[in-house]
Amino acid sequence: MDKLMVLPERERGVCCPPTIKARPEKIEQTSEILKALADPTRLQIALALRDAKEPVCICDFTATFDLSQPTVSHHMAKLRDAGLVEVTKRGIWSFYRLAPDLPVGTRRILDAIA
Amino acid sequence: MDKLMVLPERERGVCCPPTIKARPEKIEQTSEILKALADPTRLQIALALRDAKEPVCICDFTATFDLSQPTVSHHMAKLRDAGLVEVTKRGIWSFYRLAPDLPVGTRRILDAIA
DNA sequence: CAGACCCATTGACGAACGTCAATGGATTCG
DNA sequence: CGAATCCATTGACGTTCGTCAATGGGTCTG
Repeated sequence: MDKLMVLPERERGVCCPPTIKARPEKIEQTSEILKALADPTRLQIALALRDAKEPVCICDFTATFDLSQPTVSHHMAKLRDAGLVEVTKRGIWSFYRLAPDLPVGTRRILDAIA
Repeated sequence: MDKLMVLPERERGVCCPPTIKARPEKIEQTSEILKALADPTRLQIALALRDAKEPVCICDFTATFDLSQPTVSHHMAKLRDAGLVEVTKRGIWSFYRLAPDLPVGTRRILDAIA
């Protein structure tokens, strides 16, 4: 069964603009986060980092996905620019992890993803 | 202060592909949801519908955003194609609401957004 | 130093995106 | 019927995206 649906009565030529609650700046920022996650490769990377106990090496992701190394690097840069991810270099390797100071809202979105 | 970060010890030429837990099909599907929400206009529409008690008329959104009517219609089609939104027509108007049978995962993502 | 390894950046290309103007269908009102 | 309203679709245009090949810098090993 479906929930009872009540269609509002309307008058021709009269519209009722809904009140937008969120600040435009907040909307823009949230949309940036979603955009960063809205790619299958980046989504898998983000989820892998979310569930990882240690920072993960780029070379591991390069080995995982059927993508060239520059492409993986490119995706990492996107996640970095969105503030989702941080990098620490040691020797040859670059280790990535979720940004430890992730905003609460961002963290909630990440945790909501299966 | 920052959480103690332990970088793994690594051996040159040996990579450790992380195990990807989610099924590829699930990843693709989630990424489609995120893609549908990853636009400021569509994000505002989705949030407005999430918080609305009644289905909302397209003309109300057209009045709200500084966008042409076809553009709003186009965004609605994207939300429809993603399965996020349903439409009911009465007379002149098209009323949109969140899909009542929204998958749990999708619902969780929506609820996670401020 | 020379070579191997890891990674970021650049440039290029096709695909997808966001937007609008124009059009047309559907419905209602006079 | 004729005009007005609401909406979806189409076509077009510039922008952004995802990808790769090529390049270069940095670091370790022999």
